[in-house]
Amino acid sequence: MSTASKRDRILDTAEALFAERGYDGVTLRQIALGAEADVALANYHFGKKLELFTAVFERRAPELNEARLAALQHAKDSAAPASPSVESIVEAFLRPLEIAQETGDEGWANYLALIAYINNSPYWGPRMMSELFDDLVEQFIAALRSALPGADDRDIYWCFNNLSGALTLTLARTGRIDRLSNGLCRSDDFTAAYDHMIPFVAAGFRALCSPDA
Amino acid sequence: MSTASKRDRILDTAEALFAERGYDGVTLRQIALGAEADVALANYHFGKKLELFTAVFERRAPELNEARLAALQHAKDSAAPASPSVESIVEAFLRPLEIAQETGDEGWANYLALIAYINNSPYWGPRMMSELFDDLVEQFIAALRSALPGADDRDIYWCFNNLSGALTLTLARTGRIDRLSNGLCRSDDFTAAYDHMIPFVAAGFRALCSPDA
DNA sequence: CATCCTATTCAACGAGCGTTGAATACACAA
DNA sequence: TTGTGTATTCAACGCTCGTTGAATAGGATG
Repeated sequence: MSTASKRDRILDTAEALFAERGYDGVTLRQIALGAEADVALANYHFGKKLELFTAVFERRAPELNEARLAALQHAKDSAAPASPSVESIVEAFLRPLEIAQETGDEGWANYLALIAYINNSPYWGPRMMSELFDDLVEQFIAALRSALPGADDRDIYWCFNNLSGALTLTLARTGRIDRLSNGLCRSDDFTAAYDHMIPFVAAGFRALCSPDA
Repeated sequence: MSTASKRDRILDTAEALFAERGYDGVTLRQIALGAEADVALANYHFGKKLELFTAVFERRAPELNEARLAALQHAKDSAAPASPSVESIVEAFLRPLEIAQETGDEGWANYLALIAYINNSPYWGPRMMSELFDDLVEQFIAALRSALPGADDRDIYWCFNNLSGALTLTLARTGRIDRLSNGLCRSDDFTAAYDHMIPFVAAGFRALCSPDA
């Protein structure tokens, strides 16, 4: 049995199961079983099921936000005094995710799949995403605005929505691309995913948000 | 009370509720309540809960596939004997959705949100999407391959994945863009969504899948 | 040793779940 | 009218769910 504390193992197991089956698709007994703990222990540490869910959701958010913000700052510093390019901004938004996913810590990949579940859900999305991630997103939007002078704000938000969607499906790791491409591409190859997503998204932004276009 | 048959109202209500809360987040009693029918009636018409779920999923798929295929054929005919452009292929993939969503029939919008839920789910996605939509997607991939001569297949599949993700988040209608943009953009404005998605995606494809790039 | 606090388990509760078989309503044919 | 098949409701089943309060274990502190 794992060496982590039972409290942590409950969080880890809940993270993995919630990401795969959603909030209602997982029972506390399944989580307890996976964590090799009693079903009442989750309640002792976290309270009600919904509180466990939000505890999982909130656990890794600060570290993620810091990494992305640092990457954005680095992009700004490298380009100063000019504005950083759209590519470098998108890169700062995405690469920290890849780094987290490729640590070998399966927990990060599960966490990001949980974010995908929540972000794509009409029920959970608006009520949970804004609280933790809106500040960060606003800073990236502001950077994109500087990188695309004269662009209409509406266009920037729609383009960002396209980025967010492409990212969300990648985080969900559904394995559909594996089958579609006959194994040519793999859902869990995040490096390849971001290598393709960054120039794809940057080209899209430029096509829609360059006033001379 | 609505004029449709109770059987249809069960399908409609299940469609709306499954799309919002997912398979496990909806009870048969909630569906029965929404359809103003007894809880046992769903079982009479459709069998078990899972069979109702797949009945909802399969109901509108043929009509949707036909509309998209006809749009693709029309794009081919218009460009013949040349290959249709990437834009026109993406347009054929997306506009039939808009037409369905804007009919005023809320059911289509709910259905497409359900597709988004399933497609983004690691549990349901691979097991349900392929069966109904892989043939169609293969035809669009083939058309894109012709429109992008010399492109690496891997690149095409990754780009298509970006398209699929952007589309999925739009179909989910989570309302997040409404808040982010301070009401400047609305999740249910599908026309605006596709107006932005088509050139965005086309530019992305060309940036990654043009051999001279 | 006795005490205390935290972590964990045990046992059980009431509620809501999906499902079912029998009873009923209703339309239409004979 | 009687019969027949489909549509719908009724009542209830056994099960699993989230949650809880009391009991237990274990390590630190006195």
